[in-house]
Amino acid sequence: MPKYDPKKIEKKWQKFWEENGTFEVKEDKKKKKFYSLIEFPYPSGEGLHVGHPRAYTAMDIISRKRRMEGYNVLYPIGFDAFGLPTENFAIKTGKPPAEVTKKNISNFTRQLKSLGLSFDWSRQVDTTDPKYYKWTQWIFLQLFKHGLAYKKAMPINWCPSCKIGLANEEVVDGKCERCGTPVERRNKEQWMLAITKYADKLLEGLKEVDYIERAKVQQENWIGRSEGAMIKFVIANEVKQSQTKKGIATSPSAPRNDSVLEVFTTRPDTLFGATYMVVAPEHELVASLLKFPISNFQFPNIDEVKKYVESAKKKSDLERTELQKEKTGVELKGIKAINPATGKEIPVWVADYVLAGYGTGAIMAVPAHDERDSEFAKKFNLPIKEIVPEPMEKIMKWLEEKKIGEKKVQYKLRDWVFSRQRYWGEPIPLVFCPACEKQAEFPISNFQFPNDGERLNPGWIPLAEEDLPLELPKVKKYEPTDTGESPLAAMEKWVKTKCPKCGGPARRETDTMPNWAGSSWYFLRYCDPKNDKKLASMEKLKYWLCPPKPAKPGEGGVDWYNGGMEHTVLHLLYSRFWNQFLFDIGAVPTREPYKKRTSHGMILAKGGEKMSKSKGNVVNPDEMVEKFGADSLRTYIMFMGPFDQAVEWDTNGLIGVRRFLERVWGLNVIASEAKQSQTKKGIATSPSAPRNDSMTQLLHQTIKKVTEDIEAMRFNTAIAKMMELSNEFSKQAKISIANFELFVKILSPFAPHMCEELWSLLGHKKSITFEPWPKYDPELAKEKEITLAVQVNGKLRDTLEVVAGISEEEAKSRALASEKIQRWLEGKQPKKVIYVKGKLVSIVV
RNA sequence: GCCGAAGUGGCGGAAUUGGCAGACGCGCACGACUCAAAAUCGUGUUCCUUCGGGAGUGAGGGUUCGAUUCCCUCCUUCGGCACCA
Repeated sequence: MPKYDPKKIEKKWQKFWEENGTFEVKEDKKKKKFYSLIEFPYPSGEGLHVGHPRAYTAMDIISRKRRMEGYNVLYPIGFDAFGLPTENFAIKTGKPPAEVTKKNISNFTRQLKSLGLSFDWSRQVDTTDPKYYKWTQWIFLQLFKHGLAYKKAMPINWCPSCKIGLANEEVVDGKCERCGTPVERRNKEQWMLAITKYADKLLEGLKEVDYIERAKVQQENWIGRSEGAMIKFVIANEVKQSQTKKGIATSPSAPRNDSVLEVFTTRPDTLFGATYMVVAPEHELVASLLKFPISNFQFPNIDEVKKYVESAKKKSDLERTELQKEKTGVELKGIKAINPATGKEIPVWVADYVLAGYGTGAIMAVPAHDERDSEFAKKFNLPIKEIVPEPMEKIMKWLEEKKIGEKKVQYKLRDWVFSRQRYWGEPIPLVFCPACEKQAEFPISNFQFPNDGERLNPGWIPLAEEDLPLELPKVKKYEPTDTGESPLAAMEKWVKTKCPKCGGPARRETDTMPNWAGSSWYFLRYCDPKNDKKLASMEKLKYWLCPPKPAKPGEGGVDWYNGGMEHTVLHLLYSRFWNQFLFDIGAVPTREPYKKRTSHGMILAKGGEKMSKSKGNVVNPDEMVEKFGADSLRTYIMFMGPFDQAVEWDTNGLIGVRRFLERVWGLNVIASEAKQSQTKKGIATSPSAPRNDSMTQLLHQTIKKVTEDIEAMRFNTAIAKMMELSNEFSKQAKISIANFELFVKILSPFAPHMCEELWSLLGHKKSITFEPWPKYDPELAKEKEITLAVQVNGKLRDTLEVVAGISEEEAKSRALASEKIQRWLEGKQPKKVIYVKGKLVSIVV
């Protein structure tokens, strides 16, 4: 028996798998399918982090088990390669991002292959490959044509360090999620995706999927649905009249409804208690009053209001929340609102505790029933009116009858800022045509726009689908400009183009898409990665995503998707949005992209800190594979602790796991010798397990535990049980081959290289990959002899070895007969004797 | 502030329809092998102890024959949200 030499074994089997295409799959209707998915990595220059193998090994173990259970398993891999780090590296070094990406991908590939992950490499995708992003652009065009993409000038979150606009989801505590720089507000024209139109569907869909509970809650909170009412408040007459006198109607930018202030409330039943109103500093009412000031008598504190609004605008989101303790505000003197319920005039204030971006940017304040309003009212001595809230139904009926208000559902979710002013992303396949814009302004009477995108965005014309992909041109400089334009804008040659519609001179959009674009649909491409007619064929999508007989239309999705918690509101939500949209236009067969979603915890450096290059505490997987072998690394990472919790790295633990594998390897000597001697004696040519010894019993208990624990992702306890078994095995002089083979099979998803080698040493010619997963014998897995605990007054005083089926009477009498127990009873009569089947006898004195 | 999860030996962690706390691994100690060391193997390892036992799962209380597990109050840590009307 040779020494355990992981370096040799692991290379050998990795080569074997690759040469035999062991993990490459084809659609096969005769077999049940299983689609397992990990979040494809961003190929950074630093290479693989030990966090990657944690998620990948977990799904690898599940995938390998499924293959042994007879499933046709799709376990694909790819690279999410657009993004800032590569671009920044290009800026620093002048190397083209495409080149850098290629190099990084090849390094990642080498590293991933060295871990023995059972990916189907033939289906590999790369989001920066024009053959891939052709379809990312195609999806964008569909969104555009269906009116879900629109360009809008709006204040965006601007990161002055990355020089990039950020989606709301990318701003954490008022800072850039990526670099931590406080974000500023900038007014920019941006492409937006109307994810809010899918708010209800996204919420509804959560009911049907099996996601880790935390992920569901986070998505629900992010979507933030609340039911309530829109209520109209009339602004008191004298103001309206005086404004009209000033001739506001002739001014195009004057507010249309200057006589009405509309609010959203979840508590219309407290309308009677509304004693004042508050508008956000950005509210159009304030802007219009400042633009068209009325006479000093009616609006005496114009300067004060101006000053307040100015200072509020200067504050970033970060400052606003930091200064949340004290509420500030200024009354808009000279105007009054009328509470439609009481008919009374109430004051209107401007204050930044009311957010411009939510609801209508204005509220009715009910200090008696709202903490914030109460705080504000107390500070500024505003009236507080106690009321008895009306029944919700009654008040809604009344509001609707009087045409004061109507039911309304409100969301926190905002539309998705989809433009990035960067080079290394998918070009947006639209051009701006001034001639077409003019036509759109004066469409003839029964003119119909070819699509909603052109109607909503006059002058913006989509490229023809046949002309995709619109490839990213090579540029000389990758720096974004301070004005916030993408480096593409400097390429006049590329920017100047012909309008695909009228043939006239037009200019290309120079913004690119955010990273989230390519990763929103990659799991679809894996089903049919080389298709150049469609993003993937419907037939293949159906095979991999739909259950054999869907109970409902649109049922299905990736069977099991594991990824990080940090992606629940970004990637997961965006991806669900795109998939739901693609389902609605008939491009994909399932409503939801993922049936089941689980999450892994982070791997921290020793001491509990995050691993980071600057702290120098990063563990390099290459080094661990080199020193201990991939099988040890895999098994250790799964053994570290509960899969969904953060764990600290400890190389000593890895040594312990290596010892375990060495011990298992050593067992084979005994087993193979046993085989020889058995075969010589002609006892067992076909190995069959002895049915009743205690080893077989422990083995079946282990099979049961490993089978169940893998499904529940309790990898740590599955490994612990296998360690226990191997400890017992090593105490035996002989192990039956049948038993040893069962053990090798259940260990193989964790340590696949070593188990392949053992399997072939046992004389098998085929890979262990498709060997049937062992079934445990429930009878054998049960304990035959059990230990009963005997307690006196709740304290353990003795234990009894008894047969499993012992009767209550016998257990009690044996417990009472025990010498130790008699001593504790001191001759007293027990008050009560309790028997818990198979567990204990409790005696109360 | 609100919501959620968690707190167990020297360390990572097991054990939950309430039933022998500390599985498994690390570390440590002792022993075997060795001239010696490493590796390996074996034994032990919650704490206290007068060796009878006693205490013990963040703290305090409660329910129970019996609580790491259930209930109440509090403390600490981590994660999420943070004026969302």
